Amino acid sequence: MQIRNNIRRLLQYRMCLIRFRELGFERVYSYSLGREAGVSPEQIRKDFSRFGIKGNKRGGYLISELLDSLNYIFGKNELQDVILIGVGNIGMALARYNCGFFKRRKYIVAGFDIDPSKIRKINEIPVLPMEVMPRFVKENGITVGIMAVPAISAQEICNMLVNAGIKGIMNFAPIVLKAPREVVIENINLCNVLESVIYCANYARDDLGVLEC
Amino acid sequence: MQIRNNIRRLLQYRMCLIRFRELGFERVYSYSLGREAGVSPEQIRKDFSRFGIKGNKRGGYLISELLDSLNYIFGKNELQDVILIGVGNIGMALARYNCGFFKRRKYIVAGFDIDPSKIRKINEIPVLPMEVMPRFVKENGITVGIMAVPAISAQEICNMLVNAGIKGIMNFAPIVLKAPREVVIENINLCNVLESVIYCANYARDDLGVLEC
DNA sequence: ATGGTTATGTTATTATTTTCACAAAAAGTG
DNA sequence: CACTTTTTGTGAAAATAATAACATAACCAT
Ligand SMILES: NC(=O)c1ccc[n+]([C@@H]2O[C@H](COP(=O)([O-])OP(=O)(O)OC[C@H]3O[C@@H](n4cnc5c(N)ncnc54)[C@H](O)[C@@H]3O)[C@@H](O)[C@H]2O)c1
Ligand SMILES: NC(=O)c1ccc[n+]([C@@H]2O[C@H](COP(=O)([O-])OP(=O)(O)OC[C@H]3O[C@@H](n4cnc5c(N)ncnc54)[C@H](O)[C@@H]3O)[C@@H](O)[C@H]2O)c1
Repeated sequence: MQIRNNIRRLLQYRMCLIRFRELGFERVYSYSLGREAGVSPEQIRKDFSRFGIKGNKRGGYLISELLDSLNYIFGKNELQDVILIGVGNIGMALARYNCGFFKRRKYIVAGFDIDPSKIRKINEIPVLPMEVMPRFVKENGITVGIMAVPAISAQEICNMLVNAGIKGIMNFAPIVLKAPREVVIENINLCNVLESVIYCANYARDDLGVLEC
Repeated sequence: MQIRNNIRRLLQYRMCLIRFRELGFERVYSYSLGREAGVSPEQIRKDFSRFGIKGNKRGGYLISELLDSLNYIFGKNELQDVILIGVGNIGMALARYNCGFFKRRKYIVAGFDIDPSKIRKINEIPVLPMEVMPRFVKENGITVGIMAVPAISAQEICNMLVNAGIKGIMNFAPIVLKAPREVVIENINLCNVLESVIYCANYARDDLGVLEC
């Protein structure tokens, strides 16, 4: 679990670097990247060091080299196929964003839903009935799925995905999914995130000993 | 920043407790709640202890009492109004989910967009032109906003929000927003989350010294 | 060249978070 | 009522993570 923050930060750095490159910069320094990414310069150097990424003493980092290194780490050269289960509000938003994912070399290749009215193409993505999901996963060697289904069905679908051979799940249902240790699960609970922001913004009362977030 | 995980976990616990209550349970124990929330029992007791929440030695925790305590902490009795800026793919998904937020006593009272075609009611929520946003915020004492706008406009809108008096922002644009320290910002970068899941699932190669996530 | 300057890379230090361990309270039992 | 069992609450210990410190390499100006 420890390495997860590290990776999240590296991805953040990459995002910033892409923006820097678009703005025409060639080099960054740990402090300039840090300012952009909201991270201390030392932290950045530490993160790079951990993944064996080297810069030039005195010269900072060459953005293009840095991006190459990061892309190598994140296997950015191959296109990464993922599937989407549940094409409702959130699922639809993600499907419609597919060209955004594609720019990052991620691609939703298929959606799945139990609602027959959803079985149609959405933004070029075929939405298929749930029954064919396991076969689709196996035949196409899919390893990662995005779940945007109601909480009540979430664990069941998680089990289906795991049985089909999925290795990573990004889950929007407000429930902590249980799966074998080797399956990576990221639970994104938007209500909780919103609520924690509201709490920190409004209710961080002194009498709870909470001074800042 | 330290307290943030704490709060996130408390919200997770509350979610689990609500489910337990719906299933007809009266009591939980740190280990049963822990199993459900994917957290160690000690961690749960520590979290409760930090917020002065007490259970019954030998008797665990009464779910109703626990929920009362948590609701008190999170100011759950009042309805919390938030606004939404950018009613595109993600913004629309959130707006359509408003009754889900309402169950948690959160409510999107208005949306704002620059696109004139978006200026209409969506799921009962009035979508208004950007120009009226600052006044709306001030007149209605709004403290928290959700941003679902393109990255290019995000910082500018963040500044507008902060100037209007917003104290907390939940941001979906893939950029690290900069704001005064006292403003709470939560950047939700869905691409990065997906990418980190993919990385951990597929690419945690031994030669990087990464064995598990 | 050479000396000064600057930004990295890494080690040491400090802070934070999690886990462990166990005393103490409550509840049940004979 | 003593004795056992169970589960909390918390201080101590261990593990992690973040920050600081600084030696070192590269560059620049003279
Ligand atoms: N939309 C939001 O803004 C939002 C916010 C917070 C949390 N969530 C959570 O995200 C999840 C999805 O939310 P949503 O608003 O998109 O819901 P939704 O009801 O709009 O969509 C759910 C989709 O899943 C499909 N589905 C239901 N059961 C299924 C099954 N067994 N197999 C396959 N497909 C199935 C439905 O047909 C529907 O298309 C929910 O768990 C919700 O609680 C959503
Ligand atoms: N949709 C996704 O699944 C997804 C995934 C990852 C990241 N994101 C990020 O979330 C953000 C929103 O994504 P989306 O897919 O909903 O985008 P979108 O283009 O569908 O919606 C953006 C909305 O913001 C409005 N807008 C643009 N500029 C504005 C301004 N200056 N003031 C007010 N409103 C303005 C647009 O009119 C539009 O309605 C983007 O930054 C995107 O990168 C989205």
